[in-house]
Amino acid sequence: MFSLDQLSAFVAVAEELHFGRAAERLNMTQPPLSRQVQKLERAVGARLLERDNRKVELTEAGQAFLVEARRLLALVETAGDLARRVDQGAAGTLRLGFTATSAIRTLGPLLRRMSEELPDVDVILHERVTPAQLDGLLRGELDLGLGRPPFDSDVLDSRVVDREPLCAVVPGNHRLAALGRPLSAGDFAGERVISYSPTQARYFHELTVRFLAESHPRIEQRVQQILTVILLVAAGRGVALVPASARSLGVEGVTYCDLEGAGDPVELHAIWRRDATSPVLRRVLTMLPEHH
Amino acid sequence: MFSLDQLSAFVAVAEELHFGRAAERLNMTQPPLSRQVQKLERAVGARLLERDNRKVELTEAGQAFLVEARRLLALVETAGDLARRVDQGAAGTLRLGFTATSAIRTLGPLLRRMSEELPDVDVILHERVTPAQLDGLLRGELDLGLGRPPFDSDVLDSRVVDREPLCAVVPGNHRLAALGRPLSAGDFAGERVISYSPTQARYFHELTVRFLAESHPRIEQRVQQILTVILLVAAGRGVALVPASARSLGVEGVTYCDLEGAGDPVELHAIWRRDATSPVLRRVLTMLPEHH
DNA sequence: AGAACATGATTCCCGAAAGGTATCACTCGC
DNA sequence: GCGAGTGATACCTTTCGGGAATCATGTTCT
Repeated sequence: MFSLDQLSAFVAVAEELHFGRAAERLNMTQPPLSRQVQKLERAVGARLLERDNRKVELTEAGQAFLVEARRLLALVETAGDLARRVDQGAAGTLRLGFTATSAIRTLGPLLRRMSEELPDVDVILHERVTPAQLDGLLRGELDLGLGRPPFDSDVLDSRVVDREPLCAVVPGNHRLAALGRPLSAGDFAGERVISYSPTQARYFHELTVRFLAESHPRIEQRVQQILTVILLVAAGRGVALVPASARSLGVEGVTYCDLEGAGDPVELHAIWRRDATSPVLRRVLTMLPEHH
Repeated sequence: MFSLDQLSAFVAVAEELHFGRAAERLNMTQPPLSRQVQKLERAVGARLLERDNRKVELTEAGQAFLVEARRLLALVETAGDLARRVDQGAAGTLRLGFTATSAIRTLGPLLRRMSEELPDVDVILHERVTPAQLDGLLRGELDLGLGRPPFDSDVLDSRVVDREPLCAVVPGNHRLAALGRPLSAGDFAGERVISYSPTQARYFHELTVRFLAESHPRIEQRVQQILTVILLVAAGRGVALVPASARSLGVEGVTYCDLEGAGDPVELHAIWRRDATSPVLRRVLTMLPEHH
């Protein structure tokens, strides 16, 4: 088999049609260049250059081989580049899980920035509730998730990427909507409260229960999606607690009220396998906002 | 820059995921294989294989690079093959000139045989009268011609590839058509004879003149193409001499008559530049019929 | 025609690089 | 905890590639 150096030598001679000049271009002397071309011809099994004491020209086999040789050398360049870029996370694939509400403040800006800074990274999006994301991460179906606590921190690593206050959402004509002041837990006494699934939306379930602990509200529903909660509120089925960014979902017929003391902030975490090796993942992690 | 050996080494390790087995497959020992992979990684500038004392696996960069490496090695094979096949005349292009009548007995079988034995040779056909073929050969526009003598044998080489008798063609209702015996030169006394251009169809012109020398016929036309001659005969404009194979042109309303002694045979020559180097040409020359 | 020049091939030498053997460092399974 | 297995390292030998000088041959200028 021939070597890449021999290919470069051949291409140089084929382009210069002169061993001396080709050797100069390759920063070497003429004798070893002649030998390399001879070796290449023996390896290929065909005469590529017709040469005598006064002229050098390509044979037909040489013309055909020159095309292939150039293609090969070009591929050598691109292969190295590609590997380097994948290694640095500038090319490749990121399988990204996210919850519906994480998209509002975090996913959009992230995707926008990635398409600018990492245009050769393919992002495959999976909208899933947090437990499904964790499952996907453990199974190796996802590289990165945007979800809510809690999760197993032995296998998974995480970072807070967004933190926002909790707020209340009530029907537009509800008495609480007219108060015009931050609501306290006591304001919810006797209200029907729409809350979250303790398994599929455990984080919001616990935030809700914790905030309203001493006011003994009537928990009426147990849904997974924040948007569903707000739609139920709009339908007059009760009131609920949601993250402040839910305002921008633009549901008609509801009013959002601040909470007194605001309770615990709502946290969004980026989550990934602690043993993950994906260069794209590492690169993307540097692009996520820092909190704490 | 990396070497092709390093690529083969990497591919072997990537496929075996085991340095020892990969080394065995490459007919070498493990230590130099490890070094080659290390060198490759340094040359590429990215870690391609994640390895420790008990497992070897591809990094993401390694996965991307493996694809390119396989493509490269495949191209190495095909590049060599291609050059070899071009060198042996099994691939490439043949620019072939021919005269209209040479197609009848020679061109067809040649093309059929080439498409069977040299399927990767592209044949570019140029129908030209002999002088135009000679011009094309000298200008380097043609690789091979099928034409009639004479031609400059200093620059051009040639071989007889077909030889056939001359015959007469007369209108179907002509008195000569009814004789039912081979015609002699004397039979043409007083006939209007359609003949050929002394420059563009010099060979047939001279054959005609030579055969009819002592019978003093009336030479009426001077055309280039044999088919034109026969059509003029069919139109009753005279009689003519044509190669025997012209019978298979299938022109209606004419009769073909053998000639006494048949005169000189009509020769068809394959003609090429004496200094031609085309491997396809040499290969094709071996496929042409031998005469003489 | 002869000398000077140009050009690719050949020869010989040296240093760099590749492969082999022996060994090390580390992990895992019993 | 020890032996088996695996990749890395050290060291040696061989091979291969590059450089200087020279050769062989054909061209050009006088």
